[in-house]
Amino acid sequence: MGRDAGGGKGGRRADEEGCARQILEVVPQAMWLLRREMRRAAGAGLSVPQLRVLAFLRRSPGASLSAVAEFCGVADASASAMVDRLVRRGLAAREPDPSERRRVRLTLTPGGSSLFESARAHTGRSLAARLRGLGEEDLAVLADGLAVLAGVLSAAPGTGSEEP
Amino acid sequence: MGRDAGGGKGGRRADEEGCARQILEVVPQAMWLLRREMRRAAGAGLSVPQLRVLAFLRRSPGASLSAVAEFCGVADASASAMVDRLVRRGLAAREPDPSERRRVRLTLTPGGSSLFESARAHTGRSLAARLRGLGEEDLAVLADGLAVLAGVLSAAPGTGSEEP
DNA sequence: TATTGTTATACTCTATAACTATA
DNA sequence: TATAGTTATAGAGTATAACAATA
Repeated sequence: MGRDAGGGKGGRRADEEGCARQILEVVPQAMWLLRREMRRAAGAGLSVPQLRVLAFLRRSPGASLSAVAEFCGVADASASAMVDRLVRRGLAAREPDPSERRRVRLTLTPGGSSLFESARAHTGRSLAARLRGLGEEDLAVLADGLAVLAGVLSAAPGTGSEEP
Repeated sequence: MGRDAGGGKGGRRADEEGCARQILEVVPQAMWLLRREMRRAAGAGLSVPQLRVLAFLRRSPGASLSAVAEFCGVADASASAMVDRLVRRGLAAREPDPSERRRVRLTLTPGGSSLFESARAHTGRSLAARLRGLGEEDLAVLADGLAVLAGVLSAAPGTGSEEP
């Protein structure tokens, strides 16, 4: 019974325009919360993009720079700069790939790995604390909504206004 | 087929931890989409924070700098810099409040107003286009989920780990 | 003195363009 | 030549700290 199209919770039928407006309003706000929590996280001093890079490297050790760039959706040069900061901080390691010497193999250092774990745990905990006020019901609604959003994001990059 | 719309709504019971993880994963991705769309928006060349400031000033003409800072969740100095860029671009106007000369009254210029309109329209349209693939059902799920998220964001700033 | 804003400084994120070193 | 990364440069966002002007 959560919300169910046309009945509860939402009340009015949702339209694309309205959803778009909601996204435009809610997402930046959520982002700011994340950023703030991350900054506070156990003195980690990690930015959201940095956390994402670390997460990616943990999941894909030995990834190339362009893989990072693609995952992050940024230009190679931007990714290079981000990785460089992580390397300088001793959180990531960068070494040439022996079989393809143009490539670099990126990995987390032990320090990077543990910082990532604790930063994510902290952020997760403080988000979870905020969510604690929600009932079982609303929590499910939120989870389902986020799942739909995730689906939209990974779907065809430009079903809409694409000018090639 | 985002998630399973059939039957259990979410299937598994949602827990705070899981939702937190979802937020941490989905929100930055959504943010990057917004940013990209905004950058493309009709040559507007507006950033997401800039759009938010413009939106705020349209809704609250004559607002003070600290009001902008609070709305954006940034330090006064940061807001001052943002506003300054908008003023230099001729999108916003800044004049001292006659009755309280420490304060500034911020407003949109006609140019800022119309740029805001068109940028938001463009971004809204391209988001809506992406959403077009969703069924009535998923759209409602998304809308409700976003509404819950918005509630969480505006709720008690720190039900969790708050160190004043 | 307390409040409102600005300046100064420093970092991160990001883009584009030009360059290096492979292949 | 084409590909993988880096460097150079520029501008936005953000924070903190120091300052100015007004109350």
